[in-house]
Amino acid sequence: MSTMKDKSRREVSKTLLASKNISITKPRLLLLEILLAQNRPLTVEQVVKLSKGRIALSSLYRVINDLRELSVIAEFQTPDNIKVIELIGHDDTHHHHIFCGSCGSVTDFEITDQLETDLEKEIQKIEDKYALSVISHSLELLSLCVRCQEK
Amino acid sequence: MSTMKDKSRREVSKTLLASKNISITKPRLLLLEILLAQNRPLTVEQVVKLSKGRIALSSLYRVINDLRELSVIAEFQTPDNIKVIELIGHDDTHHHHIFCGSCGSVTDFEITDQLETDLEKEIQKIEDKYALSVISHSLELLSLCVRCQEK
DNA sequence: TTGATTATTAAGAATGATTCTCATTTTCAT
DNA sequence: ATGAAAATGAGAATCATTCTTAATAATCAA
Repeated sequence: MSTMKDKSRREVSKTLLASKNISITKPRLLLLEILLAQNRPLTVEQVVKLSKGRIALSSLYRVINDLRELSVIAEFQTPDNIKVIELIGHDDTHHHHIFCGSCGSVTDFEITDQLETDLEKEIQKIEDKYALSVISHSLELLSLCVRCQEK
Repeated sequence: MSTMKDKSRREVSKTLLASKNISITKPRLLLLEILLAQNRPLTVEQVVKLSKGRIALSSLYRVINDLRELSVIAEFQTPDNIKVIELIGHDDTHHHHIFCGSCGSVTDFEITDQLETDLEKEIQKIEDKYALSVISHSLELLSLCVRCQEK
């Protein structure tokens, strides 16, 4: 569609890969550009569709794993056990996920700072109580999205 | 091990199946008895080990699905994408899960009523904001459990 | 209890997502 | 521009889960 935006997305992607000291290749750029263009979490299947045969499936999975290990993208599963990936922005605020139980779409959301703080306090108590260290926390909502409600 | 407890677990399991109006069969009883005996969330693999060949793998998966549909057990996935099942007690309070990122064990935990209430209020706001209806919510913690920390 | 009816199981084949293998291609420092 | 090292593509392999089907077990009426 937009050449201007495509170009800037490409530049952003190149810079991102360069900053991680890994080589700049077509499959890696393609995945990053798709994620930048969509600006939302995507399933592997969605990426495959959007890439229109420009990347081998095996390469896609490998690139996903490589970029995940470099913390360029994050990966998680829907309640239906579908793999979802999303870009980790440099400026990323902590966020959570809403899954639509019907169509499987994923939406990011944030909670208020106050609640996030309360949550973290509670997690500290949990750490003490169970004598463990929490690495990360995530609030997951299962819902029916607008579209699926209308059906 | 304990015949007394085995007997009572069998009775509980039978009553549970009867209350759902489904026939009482060995594989169903076996799964319920294992879950009652362990009293914690279990992976399919753990159930397989504990059942020591007394149930076919295909039957185990079918029984899990049947009992899930009847809301006798709940099913979810660890961050590593391993299936975990647990009994739903009649007296069940809402709880959340801690996953050990190293050994994959799962622990239930509860948060304070106050925080749970705050969470639900926030979820109502989210419902309004995104025009959707939330079916369920779950707070997931990724951690290192005591054992794995010691290693 | 028995026997008929129906539901359930066991075993292995089929599926689907993901990973692995390795020959070929691409990248990038020189 | 060149060659060593890294990455890719295509398909085979793997692994968890589901499906198929013949055999078995549970239920229920007589």
